[in-house]
Amino acid sequence: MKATTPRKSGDKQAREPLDFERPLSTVDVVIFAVRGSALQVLLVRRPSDVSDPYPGLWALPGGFVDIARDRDLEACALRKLREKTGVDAPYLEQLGSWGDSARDPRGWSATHVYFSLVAPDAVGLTAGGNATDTRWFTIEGDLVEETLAFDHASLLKAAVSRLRSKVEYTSLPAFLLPQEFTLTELQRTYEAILDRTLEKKAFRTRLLTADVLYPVPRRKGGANRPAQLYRLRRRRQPHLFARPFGSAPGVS
Amino acid sequence: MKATTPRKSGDKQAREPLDFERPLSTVDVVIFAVRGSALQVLLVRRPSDVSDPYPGLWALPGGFVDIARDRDLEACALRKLREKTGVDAPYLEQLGSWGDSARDPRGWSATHVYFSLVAPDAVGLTAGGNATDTRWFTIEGDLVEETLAFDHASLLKAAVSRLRSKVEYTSLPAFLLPQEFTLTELQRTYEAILDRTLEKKAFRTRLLTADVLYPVPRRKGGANRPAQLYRLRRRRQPHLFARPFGSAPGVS
DNA sequence: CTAAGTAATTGGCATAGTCCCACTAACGAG
DNA sequence: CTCGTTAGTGGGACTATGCCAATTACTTAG
Repeated sequence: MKATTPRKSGDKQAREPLDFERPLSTVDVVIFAVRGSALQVLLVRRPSDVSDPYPGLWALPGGFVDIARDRDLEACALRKLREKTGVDAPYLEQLGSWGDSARDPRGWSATHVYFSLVAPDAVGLTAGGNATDTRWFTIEGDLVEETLAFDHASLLKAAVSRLRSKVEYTSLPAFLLPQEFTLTELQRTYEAILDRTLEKKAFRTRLLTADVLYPVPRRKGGANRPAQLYRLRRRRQPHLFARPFGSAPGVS
Repeated sequence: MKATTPRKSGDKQAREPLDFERPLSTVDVVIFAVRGSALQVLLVRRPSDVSDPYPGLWALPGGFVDIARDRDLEACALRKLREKTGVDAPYLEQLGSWGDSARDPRGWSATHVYFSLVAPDAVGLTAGGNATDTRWFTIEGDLVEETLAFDHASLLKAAVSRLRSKVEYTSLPAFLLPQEFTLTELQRTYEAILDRTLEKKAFRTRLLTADVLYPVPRRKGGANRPAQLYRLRRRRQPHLFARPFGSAPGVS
């Protein structure tokens, strides 16, 4: 069953490094989107083959590092992201790594976890995965309704926590929207992630004085006053605000 | 030379997971201390044996994950920390992981990087490493004067950057001091890490209203007015301030 | 054509933490 | 006692925010 050759020596001093039995190395990706004012995460169903661990359960998209194909860990994460969503250049950030002897029944394993933000209109759930084994789940609290495979519930929890804390002082939510959006749409996105309301005036002045957006000539019409459309100035990395939302001097 | 059995199949659909050749898995630890108003990092010299990569160069303390001894990644990091410094319960936090095909000449490798803050009085450079192959180096900018092995210069750079950014809005520097310290000593520690001065008044009111410290009866005497000594209230995890230092409304 | 309805956007004021700077307090040395 | 030094406090100016209300720009019902 073992793919590695277990010939670790017990000699502590003159141990040859390559004698160590190697842990399994995987990459998992937590893919977030906001759809209909709800924060959602993309999950895939594990094969029902009983020879696989956690057959039929939902899990984060991921898999083994393929040292022949993946130049580095991030490339591996991007590959898995593209395989599932077809998205090419999303926001992608490393969350951390988790490794221990018990998380995978196949042996000591370490997973490198990334999290990604995608705009809902950019995602086409791809060919390979038919609709029944790849699905969006709404985040409730910091979990989803389903029981997840492996330790993915805690990975998800960590990802939600990191997302929420970064949203407090960055422009991250803009990566969850299409290229052009209104300030109100952006605010609703913040609110969907943070699960609380923000002050309209403070939100607007903050975003507009930070010089992260620029207005486009068109406006978004509807049954009422049309809203100014904006675009992100640099759509690669988020802007860091000097202080988090809702931490005014006037607030104890 | 290979410890793993390279029998990866080229078949993309029915690939057996355990057929993947496994990357090397290591853990590295960036150990920080402030000594004499300078931020320093602990490095070890690699063996001069030419069969090892980067012989004789300085590197971050670290090594292969030992799946027989290490319950999880953090335990592995703690083990390496204890082996080098004798410190038992320091501040330890994961920084992230780096993995690619080129960073280690022995093959595709991934390292899990932790960073740790230790109080200088708690450290005794231990037995195993004699003074010539374990040493503190002063951080200059975000590097040290020496050329480091592997990609450790960029790992160090990332660690310094993370430390600096967290110091802006947490009580982390308190973990670099002995149990009892004065507010001025704490402020000097902040300043040593950030490499800039902070406002005395703002610093004091911030720390004291945050309820992270408590005064101890003794005071620290000297040739001038004695200073109040304080201790950390919870010495396990740092306090998060509502906003970073130096981001007053009165500052554009 | 007008009034009502709705969402976008702006105005105005009190608040409270920071910055800046100066002042007072406590101690040893000479 | 005076001087030098460090600890610690006082007070005013500044400004992003919270809060609330007013104004603007539309569509649609009547």
